[in-house]
Amino acid sequence: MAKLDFSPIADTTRRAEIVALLRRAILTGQLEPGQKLNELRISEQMRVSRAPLREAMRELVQEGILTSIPYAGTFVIDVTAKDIIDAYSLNKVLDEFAIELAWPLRDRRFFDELDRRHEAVKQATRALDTTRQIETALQLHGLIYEWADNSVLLETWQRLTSRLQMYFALHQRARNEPVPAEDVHETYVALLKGSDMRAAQRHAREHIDLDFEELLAYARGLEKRASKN
Amino acid sequence: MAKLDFSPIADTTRRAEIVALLRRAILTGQLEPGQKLNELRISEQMRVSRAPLREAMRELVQEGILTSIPYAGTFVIDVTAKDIIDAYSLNKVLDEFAIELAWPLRDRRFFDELDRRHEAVKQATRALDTTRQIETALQLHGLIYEWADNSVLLETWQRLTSRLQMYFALHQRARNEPVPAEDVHETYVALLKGSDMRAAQRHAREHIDLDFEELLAYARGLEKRASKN
DNA sequence: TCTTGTTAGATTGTCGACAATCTGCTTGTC
DNA sequence: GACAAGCAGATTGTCGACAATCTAACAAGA
Repeated sequence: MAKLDFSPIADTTRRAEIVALLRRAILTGQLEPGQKLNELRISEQMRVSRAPLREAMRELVQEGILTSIPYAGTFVIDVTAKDIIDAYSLNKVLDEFAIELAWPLRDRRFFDELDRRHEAVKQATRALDTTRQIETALQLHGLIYEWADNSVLLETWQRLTSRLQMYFALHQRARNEPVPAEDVHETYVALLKGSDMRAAQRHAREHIDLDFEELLAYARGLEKRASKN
Repeated sequence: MAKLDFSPIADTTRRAEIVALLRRAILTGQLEPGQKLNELRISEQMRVSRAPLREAMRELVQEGILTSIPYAGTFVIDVTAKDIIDAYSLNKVLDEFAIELAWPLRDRRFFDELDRRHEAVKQATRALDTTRQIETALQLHGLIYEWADNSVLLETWQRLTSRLQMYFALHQRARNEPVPAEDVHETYVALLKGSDMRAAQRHAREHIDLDFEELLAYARGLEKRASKN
């Protein structure tokens, strides 16, 4: 018999689909920070009852991108400069740890996947698809976490990555200028293929710091805006 | 007018209470790993409809202590030796980071709170209340996270701490012997009050490693058991 | 004018019933 | 006896309606 590994079939609950839809809307910035989610309106738009919608919203609250106040409503989280600083400083620490764990586990498949994801970023960049560019860049970055073979670490990274994606999307959306065309990931990929772990860890930090400055400036601007209902 | 700062009033939704009840049942080991949660039975026992119960379960799934399979059921997570290793190795990294962040922020209130929580552990130990001992020890440990002033880090720790509490509870429950009476936290507290940050970080690691060995042995035993429905 | 009480409307929280799906048993066929 | 089809019971997923709560506007009184 031919060796075939089937991927698990799709979650066929409404709830799961709603989660995916809402998450996407939030992470791409279609739903703005602080915005209230009206259950009735959303459930009507999605042609779904409120029960699965509410369960989906519960998940996203725990995921950290929604926040809920009993009897008042559920809102997209607000983004402050401090949130971004916090997320990034933690990200640095986790990155260092992930590289350390993944380093001895790198193999052929790792390098192939690294190239594949790198290629995806470049393609999105060429296509000027900023949303997809952010998505693919984070997926490239997440490979070391998937390879680190530490389920709790991976879970933590996935939570963190949600926020990072949201921050980047907001940032991109704010500045209405084309995306930088050069490839900022070239060095990162090269270092992960190399033999100097310390160098890779160091670069991961600095590489992150690059976009961080821009993002932070944007966040400081946000700070001024009043919260909307 | 006298200066009074009121604490926020309690969440009065059934959902929040259910979450608290279920979480407690899981973290104290009343609900065993792998056990299935029957919605109808639980909702009848709690005198509550399934809607808020299901929403509560969604939260705990995202919190990482329940796992859900569509149309099959929701189960308490299984505990494997690897899970415990993963959680602990990440905990070490986070501890080091938290101490680094909290270190310059230590003040009078920090030291007072440190003593208070330390006292709570000692009291629970004297009372031979193992559940409370675990709880208070983790709260003592969590102080550096609360003081680190990094919301994402704190959130991450709280997620991690859920699992740790569960692991410890299972461990305690398995070995039916009295709790060690000596105070293993004395040195930790002293170092956090001192002036050598590196020493504090080092001890945090080793202190953790202490119970870790026991816990791990227990987990390896668990590994053999088949999953129950 | 400021504060307090009231009320109507909108929104969230909860409930009981129904639909979709799974599991294990039974039955029939070879 | 082995195996597939189909049925019955139990359980999860979803729905529509009702109850509890909040918000904002308005009225009454000091």
